[in-house]
Amino acid sequence: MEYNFKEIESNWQAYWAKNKTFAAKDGGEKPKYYVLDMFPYPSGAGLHVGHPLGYIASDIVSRYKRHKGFNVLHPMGYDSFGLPAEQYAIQTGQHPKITTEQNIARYREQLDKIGFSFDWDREVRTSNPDYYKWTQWIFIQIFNSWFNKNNNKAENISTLIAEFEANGNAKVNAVCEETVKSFTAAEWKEYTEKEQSEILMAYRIAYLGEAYVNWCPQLGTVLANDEIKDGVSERGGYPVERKLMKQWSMRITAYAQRLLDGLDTLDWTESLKEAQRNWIGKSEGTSLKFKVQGSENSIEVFTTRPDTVFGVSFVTLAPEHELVESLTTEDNKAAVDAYVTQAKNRSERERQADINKITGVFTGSYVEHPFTGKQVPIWIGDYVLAGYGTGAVMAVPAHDSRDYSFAKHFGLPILEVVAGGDLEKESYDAKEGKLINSDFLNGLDVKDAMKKAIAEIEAKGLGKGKVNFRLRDAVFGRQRYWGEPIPVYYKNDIPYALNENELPLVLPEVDKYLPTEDGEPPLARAASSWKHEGKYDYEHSTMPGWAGSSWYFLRYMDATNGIQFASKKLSDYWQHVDLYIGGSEHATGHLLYVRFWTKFLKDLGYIAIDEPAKKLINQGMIQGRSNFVYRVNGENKLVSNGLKNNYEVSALHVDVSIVNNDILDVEAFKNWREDFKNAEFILEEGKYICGAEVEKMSKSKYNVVTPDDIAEKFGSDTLRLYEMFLGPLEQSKPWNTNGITGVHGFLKKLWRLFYSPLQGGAQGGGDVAFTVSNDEPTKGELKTLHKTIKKITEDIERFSFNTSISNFMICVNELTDAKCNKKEILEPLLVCLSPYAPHIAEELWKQLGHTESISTAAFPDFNEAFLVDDNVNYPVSFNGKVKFTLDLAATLTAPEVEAIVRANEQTAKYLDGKEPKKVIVVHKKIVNMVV
RNA sequence: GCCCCGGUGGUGGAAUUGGUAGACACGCAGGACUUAAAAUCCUGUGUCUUCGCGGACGUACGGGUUCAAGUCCCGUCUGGGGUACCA
Repeated sequence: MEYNFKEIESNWQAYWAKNKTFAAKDGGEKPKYYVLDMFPYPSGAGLHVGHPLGYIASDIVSRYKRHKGFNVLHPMGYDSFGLPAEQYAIQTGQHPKITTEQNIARYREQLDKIGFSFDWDREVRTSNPDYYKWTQWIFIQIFNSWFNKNNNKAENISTLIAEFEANGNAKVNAVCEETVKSFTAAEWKEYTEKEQSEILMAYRIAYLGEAYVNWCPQLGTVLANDEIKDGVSERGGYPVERKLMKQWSMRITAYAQRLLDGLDTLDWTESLKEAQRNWIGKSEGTSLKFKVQGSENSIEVFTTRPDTVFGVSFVTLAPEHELVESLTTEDNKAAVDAYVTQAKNRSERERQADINKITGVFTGSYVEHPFTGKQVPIWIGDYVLAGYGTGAVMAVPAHDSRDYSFAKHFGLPILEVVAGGDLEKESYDAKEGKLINSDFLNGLDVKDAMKKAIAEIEAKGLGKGKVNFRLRDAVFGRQRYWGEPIPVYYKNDIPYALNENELPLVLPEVDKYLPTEDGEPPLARAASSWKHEGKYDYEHSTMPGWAGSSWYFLRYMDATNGIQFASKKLSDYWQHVDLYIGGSEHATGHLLYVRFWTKFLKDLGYIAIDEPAKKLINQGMIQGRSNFVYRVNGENKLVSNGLKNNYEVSALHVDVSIVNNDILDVEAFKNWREDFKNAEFILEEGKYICGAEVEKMSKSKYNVVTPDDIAEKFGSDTLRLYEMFLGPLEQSKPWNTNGITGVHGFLKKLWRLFYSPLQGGAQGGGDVAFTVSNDEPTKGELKTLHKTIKKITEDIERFSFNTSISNFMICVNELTDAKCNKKEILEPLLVCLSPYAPHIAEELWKQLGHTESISTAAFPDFNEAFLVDDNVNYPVSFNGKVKFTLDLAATLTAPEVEAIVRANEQTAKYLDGKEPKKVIVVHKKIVNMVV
């Protein structure tokens, strides 16, 4: 019987589905193990070969852990709210729900074909009301919470209100807006409901606040920082501008320190943890007030270098700084106004592009130096960001490169206060050296000077030691249709959260998926009946893409619970994710938000864990190989790659499916692009050769390769093995199918161990019966098996899947050479292989006479005894260069080995009569002679 | 600029703690079987040198530590990713 993968694979996939082979049990004797993949956004292009890479790896671990006796939770779902379906809806009018459902159906079909061991009874879809009901519920909990700095935890807002009623806010130590005024209990009680609501809003962790946001006019929505790349939107690549808007936001900054500290407890890659640390961006320093001359005002700055305070030669404000207007003198008004207007109109992108362009303007005003009393000019410069620190800096050009450029450009003084640099050439930013020209700091090291400066600043009441984070609060509202409605309504202009029993607030139908004429989000188009209690407007913004994905790992634990997001009993049982696999592009987005929500839910006692995933692996990206044709500019002429330098050309992506080995199928191309039907093709050697480049796989680059063709041609087991065999999981690599025959051949070879009458010496192929013998295995066969068991176990434990496949190949090669068809060897081998190639393993397992799925079998234990060699092959080297090897008994001691080597005749040859200076014998490893 | 991760045959990659560099696979060359093809099997395959035995060189480059370095240290070049006037 031939290896008929098609039949085998579809049979077993049907068997698993029917028998719910991989359903996780919510409890029991076995230890739990939770393996999670980052769930996909179901895009219209379907799964490409990059998607399964991580899923295959996690599936191998899941299946392996089941063999090892774990109760494995391995679920899958869809992050099904998002922009593409909505953009498609805008273009075609098709409801995003329909698009999404179609895409999910396609994904599911593709996933099923690969034979994953998901527990599909736990599937989640973030766009389903029975799921987003709980996303909304969590939002309400966050809305109803404040962050108490005393215990560093979120608490229900009721404890804050109780404190206000008892003592006002004097003793409250909370993360809140800096603008909050102080009030007494009596005053609190006098406030109107609206005033109270506004005060509470300044404390809520989910709050409606006015802030500069990233506005993307083309998408008609605001975006979070992590949704912007290089100053343009990540989706679509549209320009983004800064805009002051009232927006729902999340006070993730309250958790900055805990998010930072938690990283130390996680088994994530260092680069990922670094990315999060940088994103959180903790910097320690001090605030410091500079009194404005001739005014009651003072400018507060934040600095990490209080030691350089005597080197201040000017103060720079961000163009948006609130004091700009009042500080500007009559003489400078025109220049300042012009500068501020210009700075405001400059988009983020321009600001970044002109990063080296130094611009600024003098206000005409001065501050007094807090220690010397000298007058220091106040400048405005857009290198100072309004959103960071206080929006003002004390400029120390001698020891800060940005201040240095600014000072050089405008001819401002550069005062050296730390010895060691060459200020003619550049600023001296290093935190090393002795202080000079600095009064009471003179002679101190930078480190000591910092301490003393802070002490002095605090003593004089000028400021205090302070920690700043780069992390900004996360904007939570999106002016889009296809997202979770924010469960809030407005009554007399006051926002109220819905009651829990009113959830879900279902996404209403709209006539169009565009903003209204007056710029309101699409939800404003909902029927006039879509109002709370029939009269109050609901919030028209929806939640961002990251809302649903910030807690989905919890829903899998209790996916069908109708009364809670997940019962405490089950979240206590499943705890955190033991292995999380996904792309590194989520380093500063999803992975930060999911940690944030996890910590929040823990604070309120809904779950017991502080971190969602202990171990995380980033699978590398599988890149596509794009092909290009070259069009001669201004002509309907396409020139082959080798001749393109003779023309002025522009490159156009061409669908890789009509290109073979970089040779274009010209007829297919003409059909593919109607506009080139009559184009002239300039060929080389009768062929049109395309250019090629490795790029990210994407629909727009026409370089997407789906797993379907591979599965069709070679089977899913081959696809699974091949994706793993390509290289280390974490490494990015371009897709190619060059080696696929190798792994396919391996499976066929394995098959032949069971189906070939090896002893008979018949030709391969043909109709061969299943022949497995019950003979005693030889020592060599046992060694092969146990060596493989050992290596595979080690490989899986360290997620080195490519090497385990090599090890399987070695094993099957050795068994083939030994003509081994013994059950005692092949049976355990199948169990080892089944996580990797489950279909063929199940089939052969059944042929061996088993009636239950191989997934119920225990992983074989390896026996060290079979691995022990009688002999050790000692390489003998001279000055580190191996010259020959000696097979010696393993029982020999190091001195005995040395004696034998010294006496060896080959040794004599290499020593050439000389006495070795030194002989090193590493027991059971190597012998080295120094001559 | 700063941070992180890499650089090994024609190709993908292996070498887990410093101990025989190139496992496994692809590709290529030659051969067997076949009318032929597919499939399968066998042999060879880092570079240079030699008829051959063998010898020399070899893990981006230059140094160093060590009996021994792909692996550790210093410097340089280079590719990829992240991030950026963050005071």
